[in-house]
Amino acid sequence: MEEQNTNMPDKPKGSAEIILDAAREEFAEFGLEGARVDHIAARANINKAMIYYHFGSKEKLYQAVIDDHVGRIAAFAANQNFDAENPAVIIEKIAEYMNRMFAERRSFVPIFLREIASGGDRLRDSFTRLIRESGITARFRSLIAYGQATGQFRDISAEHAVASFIGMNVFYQIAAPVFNRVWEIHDEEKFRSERPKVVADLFLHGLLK
Amino acid sequence: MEEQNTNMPDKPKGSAEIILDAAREEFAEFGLEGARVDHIAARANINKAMIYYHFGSKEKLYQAVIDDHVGRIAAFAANQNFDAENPAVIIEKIAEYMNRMFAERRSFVPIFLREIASGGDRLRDSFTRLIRESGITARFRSLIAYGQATGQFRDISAEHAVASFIGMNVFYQIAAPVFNRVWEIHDEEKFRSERPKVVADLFLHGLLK
DNA sequence: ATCTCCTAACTAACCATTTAGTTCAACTAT
DNA sequence: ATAGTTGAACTAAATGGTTAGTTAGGAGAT
Repeated sequence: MEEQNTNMPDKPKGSAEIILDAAREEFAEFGLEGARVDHIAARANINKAMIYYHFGSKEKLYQAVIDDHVGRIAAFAANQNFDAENPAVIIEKIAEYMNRMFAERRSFVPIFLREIASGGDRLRDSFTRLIRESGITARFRSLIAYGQATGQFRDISAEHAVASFIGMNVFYQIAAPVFNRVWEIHDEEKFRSERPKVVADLFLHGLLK
Repeated sequence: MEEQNTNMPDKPKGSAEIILDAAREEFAEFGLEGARVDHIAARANINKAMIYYHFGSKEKLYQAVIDDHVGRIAAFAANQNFDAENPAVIIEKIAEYMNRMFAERRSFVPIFLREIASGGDRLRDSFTRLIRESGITARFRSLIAYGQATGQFRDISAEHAVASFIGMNVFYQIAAPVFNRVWEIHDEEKFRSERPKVVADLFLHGLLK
């Protein structure tokens, strides 16, 4: 029986959500081991015991942050429409989707990196489900198969193609702080916004005969 | 005044080096915050105080591990010969170089990821120097410029091209544990060894008119 | 006798987790 | 209405295990 108080401009956040917001930032900045429960409490302006009351342990809070991230990314993916006649259009749509996904959930990037660094155990399952359900893998496979059947595309394994395509899209999002310095990119936002089109174009031409 | 005892089959490692070996593994597995100095001492079969005797602090030991990694990668890069007439050959050589670099220093991958996750501060300088000195950036820029001047290549910014090329090469090396599961790659070593050729081919065709 | 390499045993601080108790709003029986 | 009951949300202050870093000293070579 949830009531919407129409006087409230923003719905008031419960303390669990406030904690989650604080934890998201703390974990993104310092990682699971580097994060301090006291800091999260301080950020959230809340008593430390409340964290244990709501989440049970530091580890469980961390998992809750990850689940929340993956859930939102999944919701975002579900809203996406990758249907199109033209392979070029689909490829560009997917590139744009990845770009926006990272742009909108930047605090997920460091968590993602550190998780992969420690073997990916905490992500493998939820991430696999997320990607399967989004239908991107299927879409991609049929895209390549169709292109090859119609003789437009060269003979390239779908798996290698995706690994390359994802890498092209994702690498800069991840490595920007170092890449910018090495390659003297001064206007990061501009470069970032140019990427999807350039990547889609390069990839498509790479596939074509 | 380093002496080489010719009787010894393998040159005996000094304790500093033994510590460094142990630290490399511990830090790769758990990161700076997650690593335990006592574990490093145990791995090295050495008293904990020796670590402080030789390295001063956990943080300095960590930095020593990074410097050692970057130094060896730099040495490896210096041995590489990227000279070739044919753009296709150069591209493939660079792809193969990246592949081997990651294969031979896999314990650097998690360290690299976690460093980038925390802003890249500890890497930016040494890494920039490494890449500059290896001459790869210059080689790449002139490669693209030459290809465009001779009319073989389409008009693509060198920076975007590299970001894409590195991403294609590096992504799988990094994300294999999750990627394999999502895309059902069962023979990781095979897939890994196929990558450089496939990547170089895809990239080259992407550039060509 | 002094320098290098090494050890066992310590300590001080840190930090996740617990505990014991408080507040307050909603519900219930009188 | 009112006193009593409950349970969820909350707090201040421990507790105690862990962990980076220290110390005081010993063996062996030069």
